[in-house]
This record gives sequence, structure tokens and C-alpha cells, in this order.
Amino acid sequence: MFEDAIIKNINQYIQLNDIEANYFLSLLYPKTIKRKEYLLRPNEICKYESFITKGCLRSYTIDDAGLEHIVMFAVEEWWTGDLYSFLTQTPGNFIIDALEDTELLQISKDDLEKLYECVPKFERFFRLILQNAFVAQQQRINQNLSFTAEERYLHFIKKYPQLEQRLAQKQVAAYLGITPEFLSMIRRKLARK
Amino acid sequence: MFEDAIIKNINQYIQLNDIEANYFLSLLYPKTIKRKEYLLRPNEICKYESFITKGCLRSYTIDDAGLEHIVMFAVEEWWTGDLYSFLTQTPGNFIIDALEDTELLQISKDDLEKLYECVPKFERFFRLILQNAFVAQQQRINQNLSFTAEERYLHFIKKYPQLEQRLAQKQVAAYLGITPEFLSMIRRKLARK
DNA sequence: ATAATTTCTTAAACTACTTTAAGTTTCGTG
DNA sequence: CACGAAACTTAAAGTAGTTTAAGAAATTAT
Repeated sequence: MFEDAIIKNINQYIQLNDIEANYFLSLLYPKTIKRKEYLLRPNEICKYESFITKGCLRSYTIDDAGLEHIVMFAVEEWWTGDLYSFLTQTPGNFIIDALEDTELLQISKDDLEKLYECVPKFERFFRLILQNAFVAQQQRINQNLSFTAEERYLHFIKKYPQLEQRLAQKQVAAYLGITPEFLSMIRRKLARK
Repeated sequence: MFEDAIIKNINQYIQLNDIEANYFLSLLYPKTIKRKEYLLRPNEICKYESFITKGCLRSYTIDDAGLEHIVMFAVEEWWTGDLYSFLTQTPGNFIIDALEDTELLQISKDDLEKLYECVPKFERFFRLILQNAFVAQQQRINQNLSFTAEERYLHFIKKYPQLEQRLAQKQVAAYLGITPEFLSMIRRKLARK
């Protein structure tokens, strides 16, 4: 069952006994969403942080010209949500929807705060998760500043080879910050070599 | 004395008693660096995370063409360091130097780990700090993807009005991901309005 | 104060990437 | 398995931002 996967994941960072694990599991709401369905609609308040047991989602914005810009992908074993909206319980900036049929385990803000109180080890768990995310984001910012589109694409397929297989090229382009047309040209140029 | 400032800052996030505060202070090394001096040289291992009591620093990279790209600024009441290098104790990707004469309080990785053990509340403190940093970085990534250079500049001076006063324009340009020449043109265009 | 250095400005030529548009391929659904 | 929709490709024209270069202004060091 998919509750196992999340405990296994957490045990890579902190050690939970059975009581703690069961208490944590009792706070989770399972949810399934189909491809193209929303996890978080425009301007909706993010009520839950979600751990993905199966599937793939994207967090993105739509600009004035109607173009989509992807801030992050999330696949199995990752957490997703609009953290700003979740923490403040105010409408967020990001939209989240599923790129594949997806299964999630969700925790509400109140329950997460209870969890921090009852099992403070989870402060450490989420600190470690956030540390990794922070480092990854800092590297992405640097690459967006210093790499060309081609360099960003090459880095992306090297860093996330399995993820790239699952994504449409237009999603990759929206993550790299280029148009699908230009990504197509980059790929043609690379293929010719 | 500047040790007060850091305790005051931390007490905004968690409540420390005198024993805990004094223990924390005992782990800190004060350091001062002058303008243009390095806090972290190219390929150096980041031995300390640093809390800034006075001054201003930048974390940046230099690309193959010799251009600088600023990943973050850090001023009073902020932490800085190359987190990846600090956590892994391997050479990092970022260079850190001072844009003004700067005073820091530093903590080593070993001491920070001791601190997490002895005063687990600090797990919470750094989780909260990282949460805020994560949200800010996610917004910056989104803006780099969806805003024009002019929009990014307008957002920057609105979000950090006091910081912009302290920075040379070329530093702002290196943070926004544009050339100083183009920033100059943007400013002229805005001034004419 | 003054020289030396760095930063800022301006403008013309250039380029990485976008836009538009049309055709082709792939994919999801009945 | 077929057909409608979405994704991908290609190419020509357009643009946001870069490069280069030179002069002006501001800052730093002596």
C-alpha cells in the first residue's frame, strides 16, 4: 500500500518508531487526480502539502500574454504545493495540475503544526527537505542567469534523464524558459552532431 | 554588542532561555571582512554559515566569458554561505565577497550539528528560515521566467528599496540577469516617463 | 585635492531567442 | 481504429537584450 512508501522515504532522514509513524499516517488524506485535473486552481488557497506516491505534476504561472511558466515539476517521492499560500493560508500565485494520473498523500496546515508539536523530529525532516530544495533552486537560479538555452537543456536532460522521458517537450520548454519552437531547434541542432 | 542582535533575531522565530542563548553564542566566531575581501574564494570549502550583523555581501559565479552572476545578496540579519558546500564539506560553486565592510557571526558544521542535538528548537528555527528563503527563491525563478528585464528591475526596487540604494548598478544588473548597459537604458527610459 | 580607477551612459551593430504561420506527426478518446 | 485535438517541426521575419567602443561621471586611494 502507498502509505509504506512515505514512511520508507521519511526514514531516510529521521528514525520513526511505530507509534510516531502511525500517528503521522493518521494525519494524511489520500487523494487521486487524473491527468489535466487541478491540484490547485488559480487564486485558490493551498490547504495541503502533498506527497506524491504515483504520477507527475507541475507548478506554474500564466503570464499576461497567456504563456505558461513552470516553477517546478514533482514526481514520486516529492512534496508539492504552493508553500507561500499554504503558510499564509491566502491565495497563492501558482497553479498546480497533473501531467499524469496521480496519487497523493496530503497533510493540512493544522495537522502539520500538531505533528511538529507531538513529534518534533519532523521539524528536522522538513528542514532537511527544504535544505535540499533550497540548494537545487539556487543552482537553477544561477543557471538561468549564466547558461544559454542550449546549456540549460543539456543540463536538464543530464540531471533528470528519466523525468524528461515522461514530459512533453512543451513542458520542458516552459521549465527552461524558452518557446517550444526554440527547443525544437536546439534538439535538431544537437541531433545533427 | 552585536551578539544581542542575533538573539533578538532568533527570538522572533523561537523562544530561547538564557542558558540556550548563551550556549548558542558560545558556538559563534565573530569575523570582520573589508569591502572587496572574500568570505568564500572560488572552489573553497564553505566551513561556516554566517549571520551578518553589519554590511553587505554577494554570492555569485563567474561564467566562461568572465561575467559575474549574482545568486543572492545578504545584508544585516540575514544568513549567508554556500549551503551545498557547507553541507557536503566539498568545494562549492559560489564565490562570496563583501560589497561593504562587514561584520559576521559564524558557526561551523560540527557546532551546528551539536546545536541541533542540544537545542532541537534550532531545527525549527532553520526550518522557518529555509521556508522563507525557499518561497523567495521560487518567486525569483518565476520572475526570471515570466518577466521582462524592465519588470524585474521595477519589482526589485519595489521589494528591496533600501538595498538598491546601497548597491552599484552593475551589481543590480548581475542579479537581474542583464548587462549594466541595458540596465542603464531601462533606467533612462523609466526616468523620462 | 588630485590622480587613478571604477562605474555609468550612450549609441550603433549584432545575436539569441520569439513570433507567426503553415505543415506534419503523435496522442487521447469515442 | 479512426478522427479530432494537441504536440512537434520548420522557416522567415521580428525584437529584447548583448556587444563593442568611447566619453562622462562618480568613487577610491594617495
